[in-house]
Amino acid sequence: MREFKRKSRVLLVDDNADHLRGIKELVTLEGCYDVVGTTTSANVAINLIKKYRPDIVLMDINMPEKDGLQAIQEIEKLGLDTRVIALSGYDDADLIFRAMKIGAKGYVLKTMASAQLIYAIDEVAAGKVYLPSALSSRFFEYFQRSFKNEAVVSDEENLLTYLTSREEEVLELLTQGNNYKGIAGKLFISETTVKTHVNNIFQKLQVNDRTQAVLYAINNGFGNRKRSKVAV
Amino acid sequence: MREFKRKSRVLLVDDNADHLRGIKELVTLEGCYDVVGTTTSANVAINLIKKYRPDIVLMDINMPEKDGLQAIQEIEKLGLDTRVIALSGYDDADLIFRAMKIGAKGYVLKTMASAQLIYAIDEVAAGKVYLPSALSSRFFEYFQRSFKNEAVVSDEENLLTYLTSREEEVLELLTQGNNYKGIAGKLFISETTVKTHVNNIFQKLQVNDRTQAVLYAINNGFGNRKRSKVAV
DNA sequence: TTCGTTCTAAATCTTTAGATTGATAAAATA
DNA sequence: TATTTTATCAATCTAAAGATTTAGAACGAA
Repeated sequence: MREFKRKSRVLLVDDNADHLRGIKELVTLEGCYDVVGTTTSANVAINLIKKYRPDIVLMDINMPEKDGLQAIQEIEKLGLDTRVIALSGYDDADLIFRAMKIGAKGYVLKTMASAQLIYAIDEVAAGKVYLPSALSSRFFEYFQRSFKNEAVVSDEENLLTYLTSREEEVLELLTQGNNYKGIAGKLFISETTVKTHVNNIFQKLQVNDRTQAVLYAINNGFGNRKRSKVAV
Repeated sequence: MREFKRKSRVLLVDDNADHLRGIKELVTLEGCYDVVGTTTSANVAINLIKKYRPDIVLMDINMPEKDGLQAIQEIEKLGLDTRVIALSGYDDADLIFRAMKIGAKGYVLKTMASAQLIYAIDEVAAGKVYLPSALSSRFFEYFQRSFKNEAVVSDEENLLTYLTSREEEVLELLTQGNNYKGIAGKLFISETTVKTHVNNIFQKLQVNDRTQAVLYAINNGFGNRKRSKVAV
């Protein structure tokens, strides 16, 4: 499949010049890539990217001077079609998670076989996001751990379950920043009725004012359950 | 490697009885699994899990009566060592994301080759989290998209950047549900000073009351930036 | 020194929020 | 049928929130 496509244009970034040469040799030998540049500096890399618009950037993220993750973030902000693969010496779950979060399209360890790197480039060049199976597993462990606290909260202890549907409507509007008058207008009921509902909500959620009610709602999976938390 | 380990005990759940038989045959023929039970009902499945404590559960998540995702969530809440693999007919990114979020250790399409399913069981039984490469790619696209809005928000448009450090302290206490008196006590300043700060915060955030201020803070990356949003 | 910012504070005032009590009617449930 | 829950509304009252103005002290920058 690969031989039918135009050559992917690749930029290599690694603060270790020796390693940089090694990668260049490896990628060049493969034959189906144009290495448009190599650099040991993240800052230079960003300028090169603006100039040459490579398809793929292999970015070492364990660099002393400038953080590779930060560089990736800046590249993503440019809004180009350039896709970045993070190169790292560590399979640390937190590093992997952060890299993928900020938009890296792949994450490959330096210790992995060169065939693995080439495969990653191919996959990412084809528009996919690629994580080797071993790293993918680490990522998901981290990912699931970050949701576990939330799951505990959403137990039967959730006071929101005691609210009537009307009270939920009122709380929904409260969490949008409405005052009594606003809620009354939107629900076509009187302001005093709204006050009654709000007071009942306070009782059920065991809070003293609307701010606390809104905070409780947000922290306990209110808001169409469309919003969740991930520790980052 | 597989032949050195004890047989993994597997429970199969699928509302389609025919498909259930097919999977059972497939898994049984493999020889290194004990199928401890099969059922077409998610509710029955949960009871079976409590009784037999299987190592692996293959759970169809596209069932009419009870939602498979909900079943997985309930299983996770049991806190057992049972690891659930989601079986689905759809490679919908949202479905994959939700399944992994609630704790599924794998996600396999029914249309995939049987070898793929066996491989997934092996990986998950070995303690890993496994997503086939194609689904992993979809997951990450969804995952990264969910973080993109956040990145846009955290630009220079964030009104929070205009707050002084003292105002940030006050806002922080506001987002914890404190009233004027509480904030005054905690910052060792008078209540009127707090009011001044709060009023200045309102001006800068362009809101009218504390609830709106708190909502703005939460939705724009306040709170040590330890909390992020993922659309689920 | 002068200027701007920030933090502090008070006084005054209006508006909103919240507590409490009591009441009616429909709807669900026992 | 009797009872409970829910939704609606009113009146009253206190407490809290918020708007506005004014101003002193500290600090750093021009």
